[in-house]
Amino acid sequence: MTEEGTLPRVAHTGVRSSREPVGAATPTCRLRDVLDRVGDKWSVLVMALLGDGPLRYSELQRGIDGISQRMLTLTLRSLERDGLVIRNVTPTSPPRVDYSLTPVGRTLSTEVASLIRWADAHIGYVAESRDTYDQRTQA
Amino acid sequence: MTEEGTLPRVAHTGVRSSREPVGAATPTCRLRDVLDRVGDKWSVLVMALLGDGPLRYSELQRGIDGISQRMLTLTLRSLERDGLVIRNVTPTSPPRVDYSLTPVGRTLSTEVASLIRWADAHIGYVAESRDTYDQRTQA
DNA sequence: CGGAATCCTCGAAGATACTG
DNA sequence: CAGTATCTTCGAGGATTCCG
Repeated sequence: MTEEGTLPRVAHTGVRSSREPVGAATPTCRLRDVLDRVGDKWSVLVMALLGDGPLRYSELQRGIDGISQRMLTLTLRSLERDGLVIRNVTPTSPPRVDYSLTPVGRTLSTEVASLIRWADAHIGYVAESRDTYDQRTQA
Repeated sequence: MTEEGTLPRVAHTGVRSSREPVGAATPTCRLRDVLDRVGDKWSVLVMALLGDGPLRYSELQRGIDGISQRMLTLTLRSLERDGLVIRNVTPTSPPRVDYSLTPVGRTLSTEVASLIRWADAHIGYVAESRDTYDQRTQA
């Protein structure tokens, strides 16, 4: 339903059958685009926050340390464009805008949460690794 | 063992107890650093490829479409620095260098594989969403 | 083969100011 | 409150060259 018989030439979990380049610039292989979105610093944080329920624009801004209005808006727009986030305007005065996840967005926020849990669990290991690496190489 | 009683102020899967900023620039909160690495375009692809087993430098270069020597080297260095990838030099002539995952690296590559599977599964949905969004807004 | 070093560009992203 | 618009910087990353 998504695309017709274009099997994505991408590394999947197990043994890769072919040795074609990952993320080759074939017309149908937009996988890099999607991964870039997922990998985006702000997107990840927004998805994580919205995973706990809808939030207003200002709540997101306060919830994400160091994000500028511009970047928050851009991030929300592209997430909305990708069908991951819904923008809900309540035309009061002043207007109230809530952001929530779409069903597909929720599945992504699950992945993101898993990723954050990984990072959380291995923060110490990574820090130690960096220290020992730096000490070895600075010599 | 990692750090003493510094509970990471990060969004976890379920309900967040506090409303502190995600990724606040506290000294101990290096989570953003780790997430940035995870989110890095090239790192993700390298981890995905190495998830299927060790590869040589040139194999990685051929395996990742569009990566420059510089970026491949930088990516591998920082992954090595983070304790996720091991660099193995066989001092033949010409030298042979293999890269493989550390145990912790393998756990990350699992996460990455999951992410790629997500992207793969929803590539079509995202593409459609973008199309309809663009049509609505271009008016 | 597997890099390191250098130069340079170009676009992501911050700062600022204004608005419905 | 929830943005948009504009200007500007700054550093990630590509291209190129050289090396053990």
